[in-house]
Amino acid sequence: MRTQSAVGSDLSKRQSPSRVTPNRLGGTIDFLGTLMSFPGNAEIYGEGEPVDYFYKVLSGTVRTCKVSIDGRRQIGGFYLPGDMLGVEGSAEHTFSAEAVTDCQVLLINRRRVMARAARETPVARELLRLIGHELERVQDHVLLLIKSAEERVASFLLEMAGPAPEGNTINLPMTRQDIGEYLGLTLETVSRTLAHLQATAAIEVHSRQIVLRNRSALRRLNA
Amino acid sequence: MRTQSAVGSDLSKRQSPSRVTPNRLGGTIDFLGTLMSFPGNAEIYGEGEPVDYFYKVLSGTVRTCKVSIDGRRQIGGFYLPGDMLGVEGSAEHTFSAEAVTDCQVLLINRRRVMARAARETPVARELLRLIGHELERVQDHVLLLIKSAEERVASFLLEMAGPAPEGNTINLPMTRQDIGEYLGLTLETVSRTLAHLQATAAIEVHSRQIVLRNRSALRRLNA
DNA sequence: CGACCATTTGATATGGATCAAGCGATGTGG
DNA sequence: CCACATCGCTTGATCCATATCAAATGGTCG
Repeated sequence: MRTQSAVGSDLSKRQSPSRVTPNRLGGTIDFLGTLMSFPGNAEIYGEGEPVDYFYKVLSGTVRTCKVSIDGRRQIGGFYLPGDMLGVEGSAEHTFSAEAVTDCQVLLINRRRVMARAARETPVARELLRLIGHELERVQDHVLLLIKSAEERVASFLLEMAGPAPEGNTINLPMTRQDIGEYLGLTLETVSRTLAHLQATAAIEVHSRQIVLRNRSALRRLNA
Repeated sequence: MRTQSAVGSDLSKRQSPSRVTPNRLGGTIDFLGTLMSFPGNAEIYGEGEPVDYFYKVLSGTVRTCKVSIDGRRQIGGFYLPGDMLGVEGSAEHTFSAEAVTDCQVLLINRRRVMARAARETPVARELLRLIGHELERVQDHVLLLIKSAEERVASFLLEMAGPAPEGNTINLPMTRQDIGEYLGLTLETVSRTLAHLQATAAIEVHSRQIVLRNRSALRRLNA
């Protein structure tokens, strides 16, 4: 049951870039961008490559990750439609980025943004806001990693549900393994913890579809 | 043996601010700042307070930390002389900051920096560099927290030793408890791990004074 | 000297990892 | 159309790294 597959799913390989009209992006960064589509598990950029673009997710899900020498893999974050990635501190990417599902991404030339930021204060301000947002995301990740397994999974579900408590059903685009690598747990522990949260009636688990039955119970675990 | 105590250690309470000549700071942010001294364990700013200043550590050591509802305490980082703190994503501090030892800190008015950044591109660029640096620091912290206890302690020692391999002796200004709260370990585990590293001849432990005897062994654990 | 802290060290408990097996869904080739 | 391989997920049994509880040591300061 591939629940949250992609939109442009007939594009099964990197297709050649095509021009797109300037979208209203996060804020004032509304340059002409280049639209690209990636099939699931494709690499969008690699660790150590120069930061040439900012990437805005238009559809699908992207993960950033890093593999250490001994093969352990850490996922830095999941990026959903509307999220911006590739905003980093150094000139090279410290993580790589991969499509979780098929996805469409808008590539925004970094040098052009920087050049414009030098002339237009609002663009500079927006850049600062973007990297500040990324900083907060990573700080929250640190706080996640010191919690118990149950707290991590509960926090993760609330994070994926988003701030707006619209529906109670979420369709996770990623595998248990991905979740585990994000939370610093094994896939078995993720599975067991979901089962346990279901046993306590906090959620309902239907494979990748999760129904939040008791948000406040989850929030209580969010410590 | 208070090894790395402070410089202005006769100032035992927050003294009234006094003007200071414009120091050559990190880069282009060389405003007039206000010098303040704090005794060990004093709060420099609190979590949730508005971000009114950037803080440059001139002497001593500062830690940022956050206490969760259930009382667990996480240290976000240690800031040594030359380091800048208070550079955050949001308008309120997400962590509080406390003096580890007596210390002197230069307070730099945030609004003035922002105003100047709007007019002078190099200042804006420097701001971006500072927050980018902070982002990298936190990303490294995430990678720390998924390692084994021995790897965490080894990484910590190398981090405290600094990039320049000058001397092999480091004087830790903080307690085992602080180290544990930074590394996501208990103070007992920190102590035992140091003892174990000493047993393998990688280091020598004299309470807070640590001698690095075999850096490459530590670096090997740095995975 | 005595009180207080930071640190070390020991004994035991436990949460999550690891190893292993089974299951359901999906897709493929005969 | 079915047999089979594959993949993601679940569940069980066991192990181990680190937490927790507890006590002793040593240094510092009044």
